[in-house]
Amino acid sequence: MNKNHKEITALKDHLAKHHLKLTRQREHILNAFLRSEHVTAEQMYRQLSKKDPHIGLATIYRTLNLFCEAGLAQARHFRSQTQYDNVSHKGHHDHLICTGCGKIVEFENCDIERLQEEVARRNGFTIQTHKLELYGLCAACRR
Amino acid sequence: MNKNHKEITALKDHLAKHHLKLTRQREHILNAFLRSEHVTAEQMYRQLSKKDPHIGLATIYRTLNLFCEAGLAQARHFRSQTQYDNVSHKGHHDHLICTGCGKIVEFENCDIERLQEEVARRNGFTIQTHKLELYGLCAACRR
DNA sequence: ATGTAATTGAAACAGTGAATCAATTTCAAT
DNA sequence: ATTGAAATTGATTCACTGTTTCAATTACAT
Repeated sequence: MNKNHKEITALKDHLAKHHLKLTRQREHILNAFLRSEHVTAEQMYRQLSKKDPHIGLATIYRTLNLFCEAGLAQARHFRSQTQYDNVSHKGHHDHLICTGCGKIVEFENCDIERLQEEVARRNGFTIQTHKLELYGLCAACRR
Repeated sequence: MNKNHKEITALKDHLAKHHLKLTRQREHILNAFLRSEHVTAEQMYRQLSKKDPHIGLATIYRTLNLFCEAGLAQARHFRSQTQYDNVSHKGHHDHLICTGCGKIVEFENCDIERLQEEVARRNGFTIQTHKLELYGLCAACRR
């Protein structure tokens, strides 16, 4: 239990720094969020609304946005919905997204990352993070 | 006039092949669409609703989706809205974004694109489009 | 223990895009 | 050129996603 201690303290730091409070709801949502790689607010709502003390959908939205501000999550728009990606889960994986069926494949490519660094250096930038999404058709949808 | 002849005939081909009709509205929307790199339905509506014979918003949506099916446009979700990209303006630019001052530098890198194709092929995907954003500090903000 | 500032949940609201349907328009076949 | 079936249009309604509102509740510094 609690290899997620790092993320929990990261959230507590953010809360303290901004005069926000650690609530039962925020803890529950964080625990559920850290277990998944990426979720929508609806998915998380269906998952958590079964539990004993009900958590409202508005709170889910607010909390996932809070996670984004705290750097724990990253929002990504896909097919009229917002996916909240777990930043700690991705050692640095990017996404292949099928525009047909919505399937998402995660990948990691060191060569691409090296070239990104090179592009940044040539332009006087130092990279903090990046987002790479490849959209196309998977084998099943291409037929 | 009409260096866009290629796109116009591409649309006519698609219409004929699917027993669809070439209407005044579709011609107007196509002309406006080919002039821009990427638009939302709302932008196009504001642009075209000034014109003499009014074009309804529903028609804009339907027609932009038609362009996607005909291969002239590609839909992309961005900040809760759908951007319709003009495929014929395919000079693909990626972005370096300074998290300090917000400066955006556009770049293009063939080597990265080649590696993207390779990743996609290994996963059975064929790429239609991609989005690459590098976030970091520019030279001025790093001091 | 207390006061106040933040949080919650239900409901109302707002924005985007799709579906409906009667009236209109295209276009192929006369 | 006329006709008629099929496609299209646009106003409206509808569905879905996400945010805002607000009274009641809760966390937490004092």
